[in-house]
Amino acid sequence: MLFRPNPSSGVPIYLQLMEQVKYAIETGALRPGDQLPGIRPLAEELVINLNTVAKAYRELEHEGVIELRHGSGAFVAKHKRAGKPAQTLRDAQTLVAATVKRLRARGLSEEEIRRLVEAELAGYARTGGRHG
Amino acid sequence: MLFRPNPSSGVPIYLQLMEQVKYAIETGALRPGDQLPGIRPLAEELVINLNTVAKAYRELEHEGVIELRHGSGAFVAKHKRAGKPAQTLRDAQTLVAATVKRLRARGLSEEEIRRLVEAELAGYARTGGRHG
DNA sequence: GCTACTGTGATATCTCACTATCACAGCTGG
DNA sequence: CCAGCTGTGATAGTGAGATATCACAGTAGC
Repeated sequence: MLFRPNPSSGVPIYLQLMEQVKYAIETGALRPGDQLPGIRPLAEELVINLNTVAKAYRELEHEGVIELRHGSGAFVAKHKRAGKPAQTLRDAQTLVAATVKRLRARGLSEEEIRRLVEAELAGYARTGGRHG
Repeated sequence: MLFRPNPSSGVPIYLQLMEQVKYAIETGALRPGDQLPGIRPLAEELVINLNTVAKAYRELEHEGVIELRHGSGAFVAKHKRAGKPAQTLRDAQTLVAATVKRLRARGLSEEEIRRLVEAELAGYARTGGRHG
C-alpha cells in the first residue's frame, strides 16, 4: 500500500490520490473491507496537508468507493463493482506495463510518454490515419 | 493543425497547449520555420483567453521550441533538436496508438487508461514483479 | 472516565490558472 | 502614411487547490 501523488504534474493532488486508491481497488491490491491509511498518518507520509487527504477520502466516499467510519477509519466499500472484472484490469495493466517498458527502452521520458498517450486519447493522431 | 486542450482534465490549459505544440513538432506535423496560429485567432478558436495562449507561446519560446517575432508571428524554431530522431517518435506513436486501441476495445474509459499509464509511470505496478 | 486514536468542520492565507480589458509596440501591404 | 495584422505589457478580479491551525466529535482500549 503505497500512494505517491506527484505535486508537479499539474493534476490536483487530491484527484491523483483518488485515482490511485481506485486503481489499487480495481487491481485487487485493496479488497472490500480493507482499511485505508488514516488521514493524518497518510498526510504526513506523503508530506501533504491533512485537508487534502480528507478531501480525497470524502470524494471517494461520495462516489461510493470507500466508507468512512467516524472514529474508526476509512474502509474499502463492499460495492459489487458492476464495472469491469478484475481480470480485464489486470490484462490491461500488463499491456500498459509492456508498452511503457518498450517506450522507456526507446529512451522516451515520462513526459514524452504522457504526451503521446494524451494525444492519442484526444483523437489527435487520427489525422494521419496510419501514423507513419 | 488543430489544438484541443481539455479544460476539465485538471492539467492547466497553457500546459496542454505547450505539449500539443511540442507533440506536433516532434511528430513532424509542424516543421522548423512553419508559422503557428496567431495568438488572437487561436484563442478565439479554442474559446480561451488571449493571455492563456500568449503564456503558452512565451513558455515555448523560453524553452527554445518556437520563435516569437514581434509583429510577424510565431514560428517553429530551427533547433537542431539533439533529442530523439523523428522516426523514434513515430514508432512510439504507432505503439501507443495500438495499445490505446486495444485498451478501448476492452471497454476501458479514457480515465481508466490514464490511471493505468500514470500508475505504471509512477513505478506502481512493480510491486507485483512481473504484472501477472 | 481518561487517553489516544479516528474522522469532521471552520477559518484564514497563499499561490496559480484563467479571464476580462486596456494600452502599447513592431511588421506588412495598400 | 495608414490600416490591419502581429506580439507585449500591465492591471484587476474570480476560482480552485493547497497550506496552516484551530476546535469538535465518534470509537476503542486501558
